[in-house]
Amino acid sequence: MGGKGVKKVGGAEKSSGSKKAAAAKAQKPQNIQDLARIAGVSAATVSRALAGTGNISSATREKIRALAHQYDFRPSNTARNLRMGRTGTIGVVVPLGHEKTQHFSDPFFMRLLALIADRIAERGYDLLLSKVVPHDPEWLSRQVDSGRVDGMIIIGQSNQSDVINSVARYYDPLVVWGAALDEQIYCSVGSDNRLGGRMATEHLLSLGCRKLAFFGDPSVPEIEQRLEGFRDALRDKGNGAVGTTLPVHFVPEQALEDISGFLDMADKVDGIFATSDTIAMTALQALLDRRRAVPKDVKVIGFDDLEIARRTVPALSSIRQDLEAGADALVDLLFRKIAGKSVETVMLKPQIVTRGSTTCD
Amino acid sequence: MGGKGVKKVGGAEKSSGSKKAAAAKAQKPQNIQDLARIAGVSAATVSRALAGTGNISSATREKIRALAHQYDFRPSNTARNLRMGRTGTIGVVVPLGHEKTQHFSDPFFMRLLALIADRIAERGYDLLLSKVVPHDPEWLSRQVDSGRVDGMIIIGQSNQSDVINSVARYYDPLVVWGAALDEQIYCSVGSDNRLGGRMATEHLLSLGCRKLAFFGDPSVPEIEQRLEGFRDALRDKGNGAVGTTLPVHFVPEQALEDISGFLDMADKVDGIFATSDTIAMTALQALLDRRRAVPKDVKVIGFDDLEIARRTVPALSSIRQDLEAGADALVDLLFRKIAGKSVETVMLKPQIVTRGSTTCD
DNA sequence: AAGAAGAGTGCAATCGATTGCAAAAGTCGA
DNA sequence: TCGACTTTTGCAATCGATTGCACTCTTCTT
Repeated sequence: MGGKGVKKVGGAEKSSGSKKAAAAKAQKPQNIQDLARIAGVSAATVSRALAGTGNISSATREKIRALAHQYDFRPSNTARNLRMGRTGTIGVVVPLGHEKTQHFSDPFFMRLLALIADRIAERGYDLLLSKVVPHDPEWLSRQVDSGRVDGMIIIGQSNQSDVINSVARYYDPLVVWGAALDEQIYCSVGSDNRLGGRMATEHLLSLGCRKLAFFGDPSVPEIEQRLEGFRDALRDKGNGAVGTTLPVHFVPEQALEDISGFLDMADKVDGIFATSDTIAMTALQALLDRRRAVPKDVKVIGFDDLEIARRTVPALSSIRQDLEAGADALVDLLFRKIAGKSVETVMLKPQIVTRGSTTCD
Repeated sequence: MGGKGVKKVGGAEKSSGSKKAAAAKAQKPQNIQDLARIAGVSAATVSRALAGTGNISSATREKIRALAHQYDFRPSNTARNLRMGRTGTIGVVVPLGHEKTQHFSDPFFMRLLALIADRIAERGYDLLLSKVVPHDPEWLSRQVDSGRVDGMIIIGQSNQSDVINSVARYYDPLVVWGAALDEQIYCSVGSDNRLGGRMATEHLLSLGCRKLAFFGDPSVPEIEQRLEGFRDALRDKGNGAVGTTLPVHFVPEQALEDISGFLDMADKVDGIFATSDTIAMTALQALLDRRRAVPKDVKVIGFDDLEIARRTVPALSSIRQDLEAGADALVDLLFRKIAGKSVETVMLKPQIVTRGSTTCD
């Protein structure tokens, strides 16, 4: 089982049978049959002892487990998967935006992917990554119909909730990282974006900002919800403060142009709610270029609370998405679905983290 | 094959044989035997036609492939792996530093992990992630001896090259991301760190810097090589310029303290070579806090050229490590090893990317 | 003491793809 | 047309773990 291709042949196998039996006595058991011979029981009993299934006496079980430990024997996961009708693999699909490579370097998604991979591995499952450009409506059904995975996690729904719905109608073990949407029939895990938007905006208002800018693309569902929270806070706590929205491209150079152009015209803006930490960093760049002091002249708050938010100048205030809890929930929910249990969409509570970009250090 | 556990029983299977044969005529074939029945050939012929192996007439092959396409049939990857004596899985091990969680959020490693996952999936393999704290010398042998993977990629060797060597002596399909070291017997892929260190330092010298600081921990092999390059450049191109080394902690808050304390004492420093972009960002923070203008008073260059290096204020000059080429090489080399071929360590050529942190925009 | 119920174990079939080797079919040359 | 050679195909064993069901042994109840 070392990926050496097929080395055993029918005829050779037969003629070397006695040699194999003798070898098994001196060497590490290669399969359950070998260990069963050493233990003086059947392979079925070894299987049961190691898997903890069925009726088996505790004396027999301990004896077999001790032998397995002594020989450092581990049953074949591949054989187990085949017998139990599963693949032992979880698919993770990352739908990319139209510019194929950009989304894939997003630090937020990179981190979420790593956390998911960690948790899947802890459950003894492998991960199969698929990066897809959602050009045709079959991008998801192609993945789930492959029979290659026992379940699927989608990182980001973009504008594809209809496609995801159509697959969720016949494929149950599917969970999505992203906002909870009205028409979705699939299960999702994501932050309460509306609340996060409200919190960010209230923070700026409470610090005296009167002219607020919202930086982000509302055609993305999560950003749309953050915009709703932005509007909620302006309406309820604004006291005459005004807000405006700037769609910002996710390519850094284009984002810098978008934001620079805006700041050249809106020189009175005193508060910026950037809907990701990366957009916030670009805003800091454009502000410094224009000699706008942060937080003195303009306060900036991001969203995500990435690791790098602490390392900017000034350090970013941000709405924190608890990615660890998110990854926990995604994987828990998925495995409950795989086990045939019922699950519910999870909405994570965002937290505000204040740093130097909105408050003086 | 939906992870529903075992639903077929010996007796029931026999009695429903005729029902299954009839159903196979109207429904999607569930295995090669079903498709063989439809095609009027044996399962062996179907297997050969779909796998492209053995002698098979082109007419028969095309016929079978057309049927497989028509029914959207895909052979069981699990069964194939079992028969071919492989797992279809590649292990990726991330040895963590002593503070367990920090290394795992490093944007550099997150990105490399994602790129590797992508390339492994493109080759039809699954990925099994292992995050390990190298407390005992068995951390790696435990992974490779598990029989759970067909090969292993280690992301980062830290001070563990002896452990890796001891495993590489008996386990061939193993490649490492990291510096090429003198005593290593394993195969590695990494940048020419010494050259990168030289390039960064020469850049600072060419811009007139006379008092240079090196920020990084030389007990890490890669950083040590960058330090050698730093010294090379000072010796060869220094013309009396002087350099000093500051070990910098990888926890952001501690790093900020390390760097701040240094800058408070070394107020004449005019060039900083930070051995990662994240350390460089922390240096920018500390410099701004002290009203040191970048690049006017102090020039700063990082290492890695992460995505976020473009979004800092000012944008970071950096030594670029081509992560895409690195991931390509790691995966290529590993699969060559799995196939029993000979391979050689790969050293990537770094490139310098100059931005606002060393040059005026 | 006898019968019933429960605990524990082993046999053989199963999961689904692959392939060595023998048999069948096809091709070519005398 | 026949024989030699090559190509193609099918059979059955294999990979290694799991488990339904029958059997044996042990324990409990009447």
